[in-house]
Amino acid sequence: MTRPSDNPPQLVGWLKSLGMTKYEALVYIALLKVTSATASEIHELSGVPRASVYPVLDQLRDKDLVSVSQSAPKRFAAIPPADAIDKLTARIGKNAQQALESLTLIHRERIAAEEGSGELIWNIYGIAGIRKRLAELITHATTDIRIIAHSRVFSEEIKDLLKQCADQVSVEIITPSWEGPVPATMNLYLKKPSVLPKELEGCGDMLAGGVCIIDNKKVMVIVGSAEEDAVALFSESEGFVRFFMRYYGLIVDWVRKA
Amino acid sequence: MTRPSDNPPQLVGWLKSLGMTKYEALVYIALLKVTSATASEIHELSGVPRASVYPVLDQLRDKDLVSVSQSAPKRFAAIPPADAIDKLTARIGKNAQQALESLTLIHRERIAAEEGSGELIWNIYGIAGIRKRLAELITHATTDIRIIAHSRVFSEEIKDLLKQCADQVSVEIITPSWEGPVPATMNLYLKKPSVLPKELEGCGDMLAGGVCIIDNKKVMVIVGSAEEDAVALFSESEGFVRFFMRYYGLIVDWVRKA
DNA sequence: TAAATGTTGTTATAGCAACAACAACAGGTG
DNA sequence: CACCTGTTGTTGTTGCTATAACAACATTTA
Repeated sequence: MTRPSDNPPQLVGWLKSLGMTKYEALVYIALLKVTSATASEIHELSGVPRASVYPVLDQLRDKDLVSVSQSAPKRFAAIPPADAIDKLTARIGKNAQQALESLTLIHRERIAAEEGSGELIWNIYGIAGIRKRLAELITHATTDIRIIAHSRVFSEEIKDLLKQCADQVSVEIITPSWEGPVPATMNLYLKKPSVLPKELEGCGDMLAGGVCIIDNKKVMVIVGSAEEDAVALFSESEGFVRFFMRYYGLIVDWVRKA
Repeated sequence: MTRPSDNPPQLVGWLKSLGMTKYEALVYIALLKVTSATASEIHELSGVPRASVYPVLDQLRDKDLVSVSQSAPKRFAAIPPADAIDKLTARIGKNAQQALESLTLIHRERIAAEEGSGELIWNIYGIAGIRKRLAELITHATTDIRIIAHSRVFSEEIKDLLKQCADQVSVEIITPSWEGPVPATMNLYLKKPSVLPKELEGCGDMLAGGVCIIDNKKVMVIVGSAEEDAVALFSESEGFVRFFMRYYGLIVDWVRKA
């Protein structure tokens, strides 16, 4: 009739992350394939050991995911998937909300007792994390954004964000190449790193990664160039920011002259 | 400084249902209490064994819930709770959506191959489950709702639902007592079960539970009267429905005469 | 009727994987 | 050396997974 193995292999995993056990998932899936079934039928349909079917059905009934008939032998039926997922996510969502309340309470308590922002330098691993953080930075920028970076850094999402905020904040970008439209309000300089002059030697390698300065307050430096092991540093530390603003100044001066 | 035990005892449980382990939760909570911390500080702050702190921090970093400083020794900081909960729920929500798609696919395949609705009688255990199912039934009613039931069954939620749909569908209710306002469009009969006439003897006990008929198609019978072990039967089976519509008719005839 | 057979639902228990907790050790620093 | 960091490996515990065995009951067969 219905082959038990023609469902996505990850499906059980998905359901597990929603709070079900492997057996609960298998039994529920099996019950969806029929109008109703006895424990033994469920055992055959799901592959779950017959003896394990009973406690699992109890658990599913506790979660209101199956209903039980009055007949003997008992017959079981699954509630529609939409309802089931709703019930599961509702429970998790409730937990999430309560957790959020408690956590923000703890967090606020600390934030209140805090004077200046940290003097630390943070790591961001991987190009994905870098892009994500960069997106956050761009979103929260208030006065100006200045970026020197390899084109690889500019994902579609980041280009979109830059376009959106180019009206409100000053945007200046130096990169080897740029695909797609460029807003008029955005200052874009295209420069190959290979044509850097002698006096800036050593800085060239860095163009493979990049520097991003936000509001003259926050700096993100991309130091790993290869796609696989890209690493970025981020800091709001005064000295750190001052150094890279100086570095940025060097580059941008030369770019403007050329 | 901050006592580690002044957070809700269920908080760890909530976070666990969001896919974190106990240690991950403890470490994250601890990190919220400070700007940043070394592994040893986290160990003291969270109570997690020092050696376990390192792998746990790795996991948290994989989930983008903490950032790592470049300094030696490394320092760790938590991302804001709102962001963290967002990330966790987003991942689960994605799984939920994918699971839903797969499950509905399986379900539809079965529904399509199915002729009539089931001829089975289903159990609902406990007053809470009964009320929930009753609420669903009322919500999906299209033409009429008829209920004989003890007042205990009518929770505030159910009264609200009845009020809301009293305009679109015919609503008729027989119950010993009713608190709160009664919509004009709703037919409400107040009858004590004790004054039932001789010819309906034996039906009296049932008033302690109740009968609910929806659209002349679905019937729910509440057979256990006590709060603790209330049990309801539900069926769309033709014979079952016919029997209880007849039973309902007996009662309602007598009620109208009185 | 009595014995044999099969099914349902329950209980006990062994196996297993992930997590939790601890001990030990190399490297670095004052 | 004494101390701290970061890593590794071992052990204990827990909860899910899996199998076996059993009592209760109905059905079949001699």
